[in-house]
Amino acid sequence: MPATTESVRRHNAALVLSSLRLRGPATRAQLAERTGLAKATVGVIVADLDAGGALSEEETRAGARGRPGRPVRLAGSVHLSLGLEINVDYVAAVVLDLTGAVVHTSTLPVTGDASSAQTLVVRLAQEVTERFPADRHVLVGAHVAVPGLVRRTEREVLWAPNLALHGTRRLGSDLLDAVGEALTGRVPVQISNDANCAALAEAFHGQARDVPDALYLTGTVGIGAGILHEGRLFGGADGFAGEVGHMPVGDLDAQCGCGLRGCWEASVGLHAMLAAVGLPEVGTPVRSAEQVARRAPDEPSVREGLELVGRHLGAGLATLTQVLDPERIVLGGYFVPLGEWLLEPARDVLAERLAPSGRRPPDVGLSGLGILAAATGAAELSLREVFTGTTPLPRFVRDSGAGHPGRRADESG
Amino acid sequence: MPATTESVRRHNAALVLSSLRLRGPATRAQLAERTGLAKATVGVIVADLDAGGALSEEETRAGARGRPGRPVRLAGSVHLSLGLEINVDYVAAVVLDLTGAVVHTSTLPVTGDASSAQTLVVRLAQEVTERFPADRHVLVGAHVAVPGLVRRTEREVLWAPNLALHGTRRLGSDLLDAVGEALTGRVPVQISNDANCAALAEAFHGQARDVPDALYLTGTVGIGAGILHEGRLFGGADGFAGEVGHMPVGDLDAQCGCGLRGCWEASVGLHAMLAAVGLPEVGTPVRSAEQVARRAPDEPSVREGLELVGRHLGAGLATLTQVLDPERIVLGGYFVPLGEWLLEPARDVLAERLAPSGRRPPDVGLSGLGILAAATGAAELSLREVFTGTTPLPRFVRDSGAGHPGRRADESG
DNA sequence: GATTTTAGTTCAAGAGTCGTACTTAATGAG
DNA sequence: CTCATTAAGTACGACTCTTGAACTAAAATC
Repeated sequence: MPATTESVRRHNAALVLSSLRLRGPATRAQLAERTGLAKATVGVIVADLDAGGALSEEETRAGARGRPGRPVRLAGSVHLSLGLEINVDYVAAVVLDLTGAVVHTSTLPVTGDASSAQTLVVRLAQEVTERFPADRHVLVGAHVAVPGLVRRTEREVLWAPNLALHGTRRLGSDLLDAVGEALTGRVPVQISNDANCAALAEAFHGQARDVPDALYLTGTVGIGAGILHEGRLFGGADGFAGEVGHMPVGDLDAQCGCGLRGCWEASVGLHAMLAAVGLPEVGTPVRSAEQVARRAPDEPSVREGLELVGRHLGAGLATLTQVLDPERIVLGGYFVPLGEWLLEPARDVLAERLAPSGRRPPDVGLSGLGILAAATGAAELSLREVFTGTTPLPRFVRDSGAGHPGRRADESG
Repeated sequence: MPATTESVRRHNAALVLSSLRLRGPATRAQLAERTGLAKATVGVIVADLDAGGALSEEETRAGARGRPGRPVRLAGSVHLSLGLEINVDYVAAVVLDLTGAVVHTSTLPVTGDASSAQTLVVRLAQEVTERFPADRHVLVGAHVAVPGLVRRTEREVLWAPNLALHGTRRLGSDLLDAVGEALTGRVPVQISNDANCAALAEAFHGQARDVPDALYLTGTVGIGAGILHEGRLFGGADGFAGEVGHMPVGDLDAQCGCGLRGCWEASVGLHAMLAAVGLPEVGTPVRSAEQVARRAPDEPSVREGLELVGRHLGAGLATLTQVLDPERIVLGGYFVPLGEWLLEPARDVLAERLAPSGRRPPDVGLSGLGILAAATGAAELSLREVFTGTTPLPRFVRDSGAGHPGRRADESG
């Protein structure tokens, strides 16, 4: 908690790094301009990061007056961030480099029980260890996304009903220990909520832009929201925040599966949508929605039903926007295949309801990440720590002949 | 944005200050223990703060083995923080000292139009200037709470319909310039949303003390919410979060003053409540509510109207709870005098709507801070900046005979 | 080929924290 | 009463970090 001169360096180095990520390659002079740091300072920081393997220098490009600068860019392929997801029916792994580019993905279906999911996620971690050996790469962090309540220490899972593990209290430690072992202790492993991860991935990986205040809305049978505020999960007092499916919004007479009337879910959940268009459920929510999307061009009644659902969707988004004021809203789940028909009425209602206050409505867009969303967000979490200066970027020292190749640079510990 | 060694000092000094506020007086050795700083560092920081007039040394208390320490405490009465509120029917001022103690309060009713409210709030500021002259006190900050949308820059009011000022775009600058002048430029003045301020006041001085996740709902002509998450204000992307008055909740056909239908405000705002009970507006919102409260015991139709408003209130609280999951909800404004009739139906609906998810409903209670809530929170806002290290604590140099007594210590500029 | 212009580095100064050694002021044992 | 013990607070040198000014480097322009 106390600050030292080293925290200053970490902060300013993070400033340089995130400027490079958000605004692209730049010369030292440009970086000084962008960050507000003195030229001399930028010189030292860049030299430092370069020695650590985080940067690569581009060709010096002349053309203008004066001495041409040597632009530096974030080095891909040296510093990597690992994100894993363990879920009910699949596990996934995503590896990102410092620029946020996806350098590796892998998914496996879970067929057996929940403990086999744990085995599979460990296998994915081993795969990553082998594919990115420590003598050529350095991991900046690893996060595991879990569909359950995660305590702030990020080491303990409180509640994971859908994983149906008996020892949920111990799930955190056991899982993390196993994954950590698979990574041969190269980096500490943390655990996070999957909705938070998905929100993070969608919010600033979809458009490659950093959006600290965003809302991720997933539509399946139920409706759930991941709320990002200043880049962090908004959990509420008990971690139940974002359970927006049962807000009284939309058709207030609609009967909800929970027993109440007027829940938002009863107007925009999968079953409400299918009832509105008069089509049956087939397979997964996304498959059902794809079937509806195929019918929509030819059948006016389907389009009318979707328009109604879209307007109810917009009403709920307006409510959420008034309360949370996000900069961007990303729709996932079954909303994605139906975006063409849902987005316009939803945006109309949203704009309509925000108009009197003169507020700019948030962007509303569709998720493009599919099954990799949570794992991508998990990987992004570790990157964030580097780009915000929470964690120093680990140095990668090229092994100059002697010494163990797999040893991490840790002379500073 | 760049960090320097001075930001380190600011941060660590804030660490010492907030330790003193939150955990009480302490010796330098205890402060070192509490904050994690080195003894030597604490010594320098305490000497610095002491020279600036922020601390006072207590009697050295012996009793244990070893050299006894000299505990220091936050000095009252030197550093002060000013909070002002400008509202439709009243203006208020609160002055807090560094410890958070209230050292001055003042309110005035607004009888004329909105521009006279501005005049009155300036008068309150002048009163404070005279009562706390610059040769004996130093202002750490001043905030004005306004019932309207305030952009994050805290200098611009986007929308303040109920103040009915024509030049709302300029309200921010004009008001702040006038108040700044009344304070003879002793401190920069900032502007904030009134519900946010009231929420902060509840968190430090009222019903939500020690509750990190709470919601404050103020009812006047409009409805506004202040959201506390992990003890901090939740602002949203632009600082507009909590503008819940125009959520589509309650009677969806009700015509709202903003031009839309179905706004929550049109079901539970002051005018909606008065229409529901069939009584006229008299004086201020609180006075109107008091009049209604006097009639309620004898007139069943009034009770019925209040019951309906209470149920609409509960529906909105349910929505907010689903989204935010607060541990406690505090109602202010005109809700306070009518608590006896509104709370029960509101709690009923809230419990009803939360039952299926098995969630424990949040406590719903009434604010006890009354008319001073927002002003108190506004004053608290400036204190927060000091205690978080956002702003350095201004130094107060005792005038040693020569020089202008009213001059601020600004040798560091 | 000299001049101008811009990029990047070197250097000394200034501000911070920290650990160690030292001084100070109390208690307690003999 | 004297002296050891214990803990609080301070002085000081070592170290880290940023910064502005001076300086060097490399291109275009005249």
